[in-house]
Amino acid sequence: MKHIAKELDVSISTVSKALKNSEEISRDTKEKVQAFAKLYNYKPNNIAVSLKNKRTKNIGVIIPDIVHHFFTTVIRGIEKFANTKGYNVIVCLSDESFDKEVINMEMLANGSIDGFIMSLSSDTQLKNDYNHLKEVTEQGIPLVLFDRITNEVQCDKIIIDDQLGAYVATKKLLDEGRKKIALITTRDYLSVSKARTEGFLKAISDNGNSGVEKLILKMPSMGMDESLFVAFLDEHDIDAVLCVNEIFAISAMRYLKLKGKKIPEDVSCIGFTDGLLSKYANPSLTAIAQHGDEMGKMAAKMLIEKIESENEEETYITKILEPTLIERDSTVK
Amino acid sequence: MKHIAKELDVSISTVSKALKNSEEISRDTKEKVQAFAKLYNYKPNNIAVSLKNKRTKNIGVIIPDIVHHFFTTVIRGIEKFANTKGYNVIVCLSDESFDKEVINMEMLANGSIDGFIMSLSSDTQLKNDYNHLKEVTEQGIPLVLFDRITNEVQCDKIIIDDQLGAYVATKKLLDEGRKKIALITTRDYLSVSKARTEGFLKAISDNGNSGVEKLILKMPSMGMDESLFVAFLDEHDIDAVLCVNEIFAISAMRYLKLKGKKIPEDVSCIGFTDGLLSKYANPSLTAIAQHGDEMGKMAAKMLIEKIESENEEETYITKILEPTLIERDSTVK
DNA sequence: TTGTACGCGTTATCAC
DNA sequence: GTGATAACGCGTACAA
Repeated sequence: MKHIAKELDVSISTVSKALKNSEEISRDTKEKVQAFAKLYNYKPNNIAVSLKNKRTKNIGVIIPDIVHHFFTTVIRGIEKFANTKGYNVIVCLSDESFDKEVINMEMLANGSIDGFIMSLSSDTQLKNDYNHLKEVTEQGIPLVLFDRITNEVQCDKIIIDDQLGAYVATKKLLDEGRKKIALITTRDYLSVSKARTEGFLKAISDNGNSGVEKLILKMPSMGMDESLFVAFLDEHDIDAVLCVNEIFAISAMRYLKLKGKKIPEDVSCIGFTDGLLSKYANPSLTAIAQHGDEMGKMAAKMLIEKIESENEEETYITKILEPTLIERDSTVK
Repeated sequence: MKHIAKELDVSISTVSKALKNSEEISRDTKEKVQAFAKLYNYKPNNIAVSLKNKRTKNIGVIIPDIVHHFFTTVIRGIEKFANTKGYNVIVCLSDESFDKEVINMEMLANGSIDGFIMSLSSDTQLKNDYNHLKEVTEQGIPLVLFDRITNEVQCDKIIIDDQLGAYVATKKLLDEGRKKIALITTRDYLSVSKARTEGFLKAISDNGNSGVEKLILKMPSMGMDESLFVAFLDEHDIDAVLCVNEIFAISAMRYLKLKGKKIPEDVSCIGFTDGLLSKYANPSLTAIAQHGDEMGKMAAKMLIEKIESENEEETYITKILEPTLIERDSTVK
């Protein structure tokens, strides 16, 4: 701008106004300025604009892990919606670590972004320490939590109804007449695992006293521990299994097949997170879809509305999306 | 800073210096200022600092698709390395579209980032139009291209040796004594598909005139077109197949099994991109690992070195990583 | 040892 | 219709 002002022998502010098509500038000057701007391929400096308006048009997204189909679809949803509103997405990974989550938040909170969308790391949920989130909200930075959330922090939230998802899946297994149903989950500190376990238990108890046996295996983490798995499946002669993620489900199916079980004839399988693995498994896996795209889009929508709303009303909502059962070949039609 | 200067009745610059532990400030003042800074939880505003230093400490990453294991591992590699150097990662998705790629680049090029890491969209490679990249490099913004690259632009690049990968995989199939080997790929406008096809052909021709039949199916896109697939596999009675991605490989295995073929006894299968699908497929898929993590890390390293190097030497390098054949159960040991 | 003044690139306000 | 000035938050050369 400085350059083109000198070139045309006008003031910088005239240039600024001309570029914004201000009414107060003569058509003649405007045309000249705009021509030069095109010539020099002028683009306003985002940083300077941000400093002025105190708006960065950036959204900070912090997730535990990006090599994970669900989070990936959420990011895509966020990105898609944010872009239509002129926002960029800054992605940081906590890598399931509390410390990294804190560092990343502080890094971004110092003016780099207008708001946060995040899903808690397992480490954070285990520690149960949310001071970094509270600080951010107290600074007035809008925050939307998705999927792995906490009640300790006052902010907008969006989840799928994990309990309902597990309920629907378990009900499907019960309706098939299954009698020895296993749930393979993680320890309860993960909010989603807890809700899914509740849904599982509720479905069975709602089913009345029909002699259904319920077996629960709680894995220490989202990763696979083959030996625990094998021991559990060897000990119990199940006829159905619900897993809280795809990897567990695929692994269970593989080991069951190895033991000579037929799927879905002998054992019926359902997994959470309807990702690529479910679709391309053999047999393809009946799954609870978590609608990551939709969740990301909604989260971005909620956040941007908060960012752009003038009033400081402190009303927070928690949006609950309905999961969907996608029936494939690992259950009986 | 303004606030705490007023509070302590000193000037803003005194505060600034005290916070940076400048020698010229008395210990007394420094302690007072630093105490207040901690109290108010002061953090310098990134935007203002960026404007001053002309350094944002942000890296812009533009990829065609985030719901894709390979890109996801690359991002993880970039993020990991960038964070250790104090950089944030801004992720934008081109969604395989030329227009989105251009829009995103322009958006970020106006001061939001210090450099780009990107992989070309298929649309861009098809159009063969790289003016947006050239403009950016001419502006002096460092650029690192990975995986899907072009020779039209002068910049640092990093790829795996796709030709070698295909060569090694094909050789493995030849060593098993396979005689009717198929390659399932996409059309040649994707730089990687082209290189892989070359490697495939080279391996077979290097093998001498041993009566090996080579069949090539070129799919119109990365997505699945079931009918083309089925027609091809019905027409040719192959005994080995190399696919340029996991989805093709999994789908091929599924259909071959449906036709009563045994894998790997009757047909041997290898796929590119060693992702989750390969690991958890049934049988597990022998794959060419592309080392996305390593590629991301190297790309970030190259970019940050360019960003932080004072001299404007115009030397660009192309780094070529070696792919690795991961043997699993879809080939004969 | 501390404070003043200026600049980073932009825009809004107000004076001319 | 145009231009000067201040301000966003920070760093720093220079003056006091």
